[in-house]
Amino acid sequence: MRGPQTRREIVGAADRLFYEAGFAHTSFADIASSVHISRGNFYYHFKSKDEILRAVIAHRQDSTRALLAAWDHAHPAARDRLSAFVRILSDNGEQIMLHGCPVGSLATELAKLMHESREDAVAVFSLFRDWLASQFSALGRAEDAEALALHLLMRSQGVATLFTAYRDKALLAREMAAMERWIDGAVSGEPSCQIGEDNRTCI
Amino acid sequence: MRGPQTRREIVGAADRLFYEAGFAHTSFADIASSVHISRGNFYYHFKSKDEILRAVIAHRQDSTRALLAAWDHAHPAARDRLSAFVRILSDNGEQIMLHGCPVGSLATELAKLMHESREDAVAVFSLFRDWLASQFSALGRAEDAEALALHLLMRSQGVATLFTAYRDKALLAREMAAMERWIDGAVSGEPSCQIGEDNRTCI
DNA sequence: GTCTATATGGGGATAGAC
DNA sequence: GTCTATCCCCATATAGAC
Repeated sequence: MRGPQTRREIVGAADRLFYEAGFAHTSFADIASSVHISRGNFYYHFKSKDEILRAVIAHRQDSTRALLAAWDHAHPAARDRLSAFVRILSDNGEQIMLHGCPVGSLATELAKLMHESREDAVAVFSLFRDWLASQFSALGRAEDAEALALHLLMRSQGVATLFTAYRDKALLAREMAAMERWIDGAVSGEPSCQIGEDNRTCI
Repeated sequence: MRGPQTRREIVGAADRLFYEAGFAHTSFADIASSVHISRGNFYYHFKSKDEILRAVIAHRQDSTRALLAAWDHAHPAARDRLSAFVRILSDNGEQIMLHGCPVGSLATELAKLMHESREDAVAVFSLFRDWLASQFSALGRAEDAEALALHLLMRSQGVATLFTAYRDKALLAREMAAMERWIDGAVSGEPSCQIGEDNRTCI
């Protein structure tokens, strides 16, 4: 009756190793030894590397939904929810510094591998994107909520990449503060928020 | 007397494959067959995978210096040079869509691998960063040129990552236009450009 | 300089005992 | 459900002929 538990442990270990070392560089032996089971036992639970990748991505989608629901519960105000999103950069600062953003780095790696699960990995991005768009809509920017959400997502990815490269905490703090100011400008309709002709968006 | 030529072809093929498929996923056989030489011959030129990685990174540094020098020559005005930087996103759009940014994706992959050449890969970022800072200095923002350069670099990385994920050309065009507007605001000291207390920077 | 042939290890995957 | 034993391929790397 310890099967389901072992399966969960495998997914957890694979999730962590795929993030820390990358999908291509993580072997079955790495995962198995991390969970303290034999390689043979591993194949009882997952028949291929692609199968465990699918399980890891599904688990990340569930985790992300749970995280967003927790933010919804903890922060009744949409503006505070956007700050919660910005704070993931510092909350996970040490991990991002060493391994990058789990969502962005997996999506890019699977793109290079032309892996069939690439779109499922991108779906984790979309969970954040849709949730961010909902907050901008609630703050009176329903018309371009999608573009604003993608802009904020874009910034978090850029900051994560540069923080991984330079490991500079001042850079992280500065850009997080700039993200907060940008959000304030966007939701208050300040002149700092310009609108283009065809593509409505904020600077 | 064809040795140097073969070596250059190996570096070129490895450069392309490390970018397209990733460092960990590229094998010697992939590189050798791409250059139409045998695996054995390969070892006459490079004794290990790390050695060819070092050669590829050195080559990328040279290419980047040449690119920046070409931009300097083609665009006498610093503002136009910044636009040239922004345009690499669309100039290399198809490649970025399929494989991400060569600089950012290699830096993140080597971070995950805890590879000794990680810092050399990051040095390519620094070539752009220093060059961008020079342009902002020339445009009257010498005091926070470094922060502005990193902000623009951050945006290009974020846009590249999201474009690789979503493959949405409207997103690319919209964010490139926003980068241009941000540059205009930064160099003209518009109210869209705010200054923080400790960390001077633009939104 | 370039080749073929080969040594050696690691990684994905299977068979079958317990 | 978990293990050991094993197969097979691929990848790095070397030896030596041409």
